[in-house]
Amino acid sequence: MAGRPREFDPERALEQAMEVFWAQGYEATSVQDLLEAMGINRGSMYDTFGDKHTLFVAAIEHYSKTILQRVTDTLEAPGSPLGNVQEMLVGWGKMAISHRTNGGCRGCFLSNTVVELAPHDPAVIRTVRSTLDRIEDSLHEALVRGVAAGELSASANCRALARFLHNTVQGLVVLGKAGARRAAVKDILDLTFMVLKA
Amino acid sequence: MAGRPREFDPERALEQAMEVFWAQGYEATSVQDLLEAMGINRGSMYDTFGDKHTLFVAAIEHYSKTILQRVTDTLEAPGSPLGNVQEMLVGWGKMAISHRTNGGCRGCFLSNTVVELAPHDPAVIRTVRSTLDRIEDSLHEALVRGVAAGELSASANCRALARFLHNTVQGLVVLGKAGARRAAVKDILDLTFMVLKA
DNA sequence: CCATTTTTTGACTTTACGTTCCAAAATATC
DNA sequence: GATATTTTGGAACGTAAAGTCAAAAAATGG
Repeated sequence: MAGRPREFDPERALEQAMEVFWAQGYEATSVQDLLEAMGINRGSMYDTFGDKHTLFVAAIEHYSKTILQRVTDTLEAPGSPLGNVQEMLVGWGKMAISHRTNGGCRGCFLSNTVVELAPHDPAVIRTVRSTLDRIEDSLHEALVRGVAAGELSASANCRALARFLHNTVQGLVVLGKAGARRAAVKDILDLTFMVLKA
Repeated sequence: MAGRPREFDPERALEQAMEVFWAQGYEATSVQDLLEAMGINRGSMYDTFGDKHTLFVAAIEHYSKTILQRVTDTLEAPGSPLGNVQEMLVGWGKMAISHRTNGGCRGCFLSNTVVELAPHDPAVIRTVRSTLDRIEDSLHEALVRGVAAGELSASANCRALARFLHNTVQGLVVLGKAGARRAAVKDILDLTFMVLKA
């Protein structure tokens, strides 16, 4: 004997909530903002997702899953491993300067969260940190494949390179939020790629 | 006929407030937190600094002044321009992993502010952006001096290099907040320096 | 067609925070 | 030493936001 069926798709609602948290951050987002974006009502939100903080965690986990999928899809594509790495960085550069609002962009939900919540939300930060580590690991594996394919010198320090590339990406995201232009992103990526060719 | 003199040093109080905003961010800092750190009481704070937001702007401006001073002091020191650039990056790397709390660090007050307030505080962001631009410009000038001193090829694109180095710095600060270790920072800086030597 | 179960709805409660205000205390000038 | 002026400390206010609840609505099973 089932009751009244849900009128909304929880998956879709979570995605909408994620967009708002991503664009505005945790503190700057009111529950009211979330409800309007999700198109549901207070009660439904609290029944389905617990509370604001739990919803935020769910949103971050959803983002992590999505982004890790895209990273591995790009890096593990057939063809040149090094080409894949470059493609991933270019994609991130585009993301860094897209979705402009007020001169800046929404950046990366993970780094936004690190910066906003690192000092006072250890639980969230553990999740974010683990995702960031896995991104670095994916880069590392791609670089190792690059060595195997002869695209990188056998003496290349793949761990160091992975850290370096990951660092470039995080920088881009912040500068994008600060209003960096496409030409700046191109300069940064071009010089970053020089290290891969050295 | 003057009245009772202030019992606190406004400059010092501003510095204390800056530390708290730096460590915790704008929203996560309550007026109560500020008062305790500044060692003054509500009335004095509102009389002297206006309100929380005005105090924050003053704190950011104070930080900007301090950091720009340090950057130019380092970059314009006598001796090798390129050596100065490297020293500045090393210093920033140290800052990125110091003041550890909850596994992460407090990072750079400017980038923290960009990430937290960019979407909804255009006034603050204008200030921050201008400071970031001036940091990049200082780097640019140092690199131009490096070319003049023959430490860099005459064909080097100094603007692109300045953007690249600035990007590395911003990345370090974010990764530091995410808990990066000293070895990772060293890897990143070593590879960044490779670009200067190319 | 009725009973039961679950969702929806929106108003209500509570709490926390920024800000204002005031009486008392303190000090420099006259 | 009296007075004017400012700081101080804390109480009080208004607001906004998070979270709760009970009644209405809708779908299934008998």
